[in-house]
Amino acid sequence: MRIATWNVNSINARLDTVVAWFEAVAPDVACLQEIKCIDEKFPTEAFERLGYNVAVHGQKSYNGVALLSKIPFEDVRRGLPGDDNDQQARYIEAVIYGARPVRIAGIYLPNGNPVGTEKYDYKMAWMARLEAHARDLMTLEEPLVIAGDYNVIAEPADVYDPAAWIGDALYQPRTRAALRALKNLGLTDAYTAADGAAAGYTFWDYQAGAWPKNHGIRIDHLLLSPQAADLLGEVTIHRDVRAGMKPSDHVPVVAELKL
DNA sequence: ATGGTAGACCTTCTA
Repeated sequence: MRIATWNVNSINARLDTVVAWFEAVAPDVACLQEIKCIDEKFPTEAFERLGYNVAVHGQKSYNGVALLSKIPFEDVRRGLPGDDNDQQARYIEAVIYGARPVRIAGIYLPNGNPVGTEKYDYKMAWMARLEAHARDLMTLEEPLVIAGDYNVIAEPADVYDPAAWIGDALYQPRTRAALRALKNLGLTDAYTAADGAAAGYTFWDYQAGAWPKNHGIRIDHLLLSPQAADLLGEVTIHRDVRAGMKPSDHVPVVAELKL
């Protein structure tokens, strides 16, 4: 089973590009972030034609996540638990019922810039809620994948110039510590755990020639429970997508679970 | 040089 995560930066602005990629790569499951539309505006039929079941947690203009799967799923959860007043659509979860059930969560973790504002406070609170929810899910002792745009640079190797990002919400010591706390529940970064994985980025800003200069960062992650990590196969960053027509600023990451 | 681009959308916010 191949599981993809991709921040598409507007599903409707990107539909031709995204559909072409799905036709070529045909992942079994995909988590999409920043769809930037309400549920009713999501192009569900375009993916159903390709054989996907579709669940959407949308929002007008900003954020929004979707879960696509060729294998039927149940128990869909929309929204991250822990704050009934949170209006931002950044979390979707379901259980994929294939050869063996796999729980997949798709996340769009808040950016948090600028540091020192309520936006950074929201990011830290969201990460604390994610850790609390992940702690609950880990007690199930089942294959679990938390995939998405984490908006966190975990290590210096994940950024072209660490010094340039030290004050950024994606690379703050507190931000990195919160990601470490999440991983310390027993979650494994699929990319760094996979055999033969080389250093790679998943995001290049549209501005300042970041792509031609390869000024990238790795912020799109798939974290695996021990039961999922035991099944891990190849992990591929689809870097070439960034060079295509009307690209998202993020590229897809695909991880294989040998079910 | 505090720039640059992209997307949604009421003209500014978010990233």
